[in-house]
Amino acid sequence: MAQPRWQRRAEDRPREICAAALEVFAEKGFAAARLEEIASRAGVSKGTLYLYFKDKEDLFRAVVRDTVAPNVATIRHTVEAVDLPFAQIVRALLPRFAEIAGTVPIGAMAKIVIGESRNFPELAKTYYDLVVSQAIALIAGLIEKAQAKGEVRAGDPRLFALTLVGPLLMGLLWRETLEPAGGAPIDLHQLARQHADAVLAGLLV
Amino acid sequence: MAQPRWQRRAEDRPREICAAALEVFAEKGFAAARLEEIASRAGVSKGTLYLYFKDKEDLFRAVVRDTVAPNVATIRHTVEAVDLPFAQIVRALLPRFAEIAGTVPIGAMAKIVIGESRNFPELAKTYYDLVVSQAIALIAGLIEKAQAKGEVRAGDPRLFALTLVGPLLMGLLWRETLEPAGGAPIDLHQLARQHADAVLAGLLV
Amino acid sequence: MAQPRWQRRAEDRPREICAAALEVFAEKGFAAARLEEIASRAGVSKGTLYLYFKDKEDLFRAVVRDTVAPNVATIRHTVEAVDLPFAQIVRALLPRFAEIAGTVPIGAMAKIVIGESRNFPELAKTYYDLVVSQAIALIAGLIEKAQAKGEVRAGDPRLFALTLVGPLLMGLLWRETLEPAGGAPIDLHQLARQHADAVLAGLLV
Amino acid sequence: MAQPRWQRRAEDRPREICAAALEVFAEKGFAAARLEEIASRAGVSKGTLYLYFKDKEDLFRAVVRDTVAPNVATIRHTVEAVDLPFAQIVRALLPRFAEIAGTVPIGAMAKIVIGESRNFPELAKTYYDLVVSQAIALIAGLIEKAQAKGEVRAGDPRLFALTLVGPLLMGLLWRETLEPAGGAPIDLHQLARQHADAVLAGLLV
DNA sequence: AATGAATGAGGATTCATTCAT
DNA sequence: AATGAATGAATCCTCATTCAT
Repeated sequence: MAQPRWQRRAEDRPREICAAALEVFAEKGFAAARLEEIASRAGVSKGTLYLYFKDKEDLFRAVVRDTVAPNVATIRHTVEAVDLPFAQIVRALLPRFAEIAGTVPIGAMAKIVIGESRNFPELAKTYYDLVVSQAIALIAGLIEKAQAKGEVRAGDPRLFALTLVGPLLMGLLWRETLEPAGGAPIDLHQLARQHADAVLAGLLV
Repeated sequence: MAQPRWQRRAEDRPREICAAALEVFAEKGFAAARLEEIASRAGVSKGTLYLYFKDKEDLFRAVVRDTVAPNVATIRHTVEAVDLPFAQIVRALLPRFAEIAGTVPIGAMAKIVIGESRNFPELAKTYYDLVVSQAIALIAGLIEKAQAKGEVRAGDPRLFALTLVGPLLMGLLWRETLEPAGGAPIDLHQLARQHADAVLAGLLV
Repeated sequence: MAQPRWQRRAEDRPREICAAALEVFAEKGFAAARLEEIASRAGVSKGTLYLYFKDKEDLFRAVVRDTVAPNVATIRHTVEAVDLPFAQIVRALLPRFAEIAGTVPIGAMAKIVIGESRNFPELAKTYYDLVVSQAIALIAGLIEKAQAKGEVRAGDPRLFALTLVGPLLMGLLWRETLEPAGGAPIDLHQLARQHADAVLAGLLV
Repeated sequence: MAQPRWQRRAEDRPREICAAALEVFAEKGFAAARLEEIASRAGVSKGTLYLYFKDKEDLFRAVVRDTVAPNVATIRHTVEAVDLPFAQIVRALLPRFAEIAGTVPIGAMAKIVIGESRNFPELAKTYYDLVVSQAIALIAGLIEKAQAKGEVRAGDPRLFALTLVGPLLMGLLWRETLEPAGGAPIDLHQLARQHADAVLAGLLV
């Protein structure tokens, strides 16, 4: 009659735990996140976490791998599938990024990695390898190709990549960090459009 | 006679402790920074910290106020002193920022604020009020003036401010976060120059 | 058809589990022995242990009863079967003990009982009742009989029992405890022979 | 007016903590000893232990070093100071050992080392180096000298050392382990005397 | 009969904070 | 004013035990 006290759901547990962990890590950072809270949000006990993850750091790694890394692949496919003029790609890419950032806690993860990189260098390394280096390579490659075609001005493609996406990333961090602290909200989509226009054609009239 | 075991140095103590705290906070983040280490770097004992600061958070606030905030004023004075065409200001401003970031741990502080904003909302608020809002207002004001003079294209000045400084800030965070994790080093000065040129005249040829 | 995933082996299970438990207890002691390891060495799952034993202590008790106690009976039969001069019995008994100790983990068990006696007084009691008191009674009885026949000098038979077997037991504990810690190996058989000769005839020339 | 909540007594703390630790280790063994109990018996808080000892194992090492090792030196001095016939030395040495064992928890320490040697090999090594190897060398040396003088029969001196002290050590372990479990008490002094007589002159009439 | 996922109490360790000196 | 010994709450992790399957 009564509900069983718990159920066996080995299939779903890791996913659920990762989801809960992402939430808590995003809210608290790595060091301040308490495993007890992760467990309770995942609807399991503390001990259960250790059935699926060696320790806290291992859990964090899993979150990075399963939550953020896949989105880079998504964008990469979007980009590589088409062969359009550079300007068109950029005008599609930046809003697409704003959109993804709306659904996936990419900003929260970035915040964590930034905040904890010194204390847990391996985390930053994992994140760099799985996410950042991929993303930068993707964008720099795009720019290089456009330079070869004579579309884009000369210059270091990696630095141009920052010119392209830096403002959006800062907007993301703004949203995560400063809005809760009283900063005026930022419309990421508007930022994406306005920045794309400006950076392609120049700020000057 | 023998030296007294310690001396009254109530005047200098806070500054020295703040300097040590900045170092440690910058290296470890807020939560992982140990007061014992701060005390030892400041050449005092743990107990002494509590003579000058109510608690860890209070110490952090003091660091933000005394170390980072003044640099915004520095830039503001630099900018407001001159009345040059927008392009020239930008070409001077961005490298100047890169320069300041080389000597003052502005990146490290940003990292901390980003990393700990949720756990210590007051810190983010302090930082926003004393640093970010000032900086953004400065740059947005600059842009607005230039728009009024017809130098800069139409658009939300606050978003353009991100277009201008976002890449530099990201470069800063890159240096702080990803270089130690194996990311290729970034030359902030080169980034400042290249970005200034590109964003003023446009990426497209 | 396919093999069933597991088979009814209620007959053999307890023995197999005890054997595995003896191994692990002998290696780790009682507190540090993990039921998971016992289960895995016995080729069953953790839960299965609880089908046969109430808890860890109960399992330990079973190990003592089934593994060590029988060996006392073995020796008793050996001894009671014969009616030889005391010296001959001793010269046969001590090497026999050394031999048994080579095949049965009597030293390991002693180590455990010694190490855990305070935490699990019942274990020590069980061990005392089933093993030690029997063994001591056997030897003391032997001595008493020999004293009655005028073969052995006057004195408390129980203390003489220690004189007889104490060195061998210490040799056993040495082998279990100090050899792994770098102590020079001890040849139990040689010890048995040399001790028998010396203790019967006296150390002095 | 009111008692201060605690006092600064850095000089005495380590000694007091070691004494408390010895008690608890002797009662519970290493693994089962709770630091909280050690702290409370020493009249300090858990945290204080860590001011003086790196961790639990370090505390144990200190106990061995400070409590047991010095007693070997004591006996050694007693023995080396005299040049008496072997029989006289033995008749003095064994009761002396029984006496020391009455005041110093040498038996309890032996029990711990025996019980935890596998899980903490370093402890057994420390104990072997500081205590056992010293003691054995002392006794074996004594025997060797007596053999050279023609007082003692031929044979491996190290094994004879066990013949000499093994029964006493077993008596000690008996007292620690089996008496609390219901074993009949053993009079160590009587054992020392009776064993000395028997082993020197032989059990046989 | 057997499994192994899930539990949760228990213990070692850390460190911000207090306070006797 | 300064110290640093002492505190104890907080948290990660382990593992004997339970119980849904």
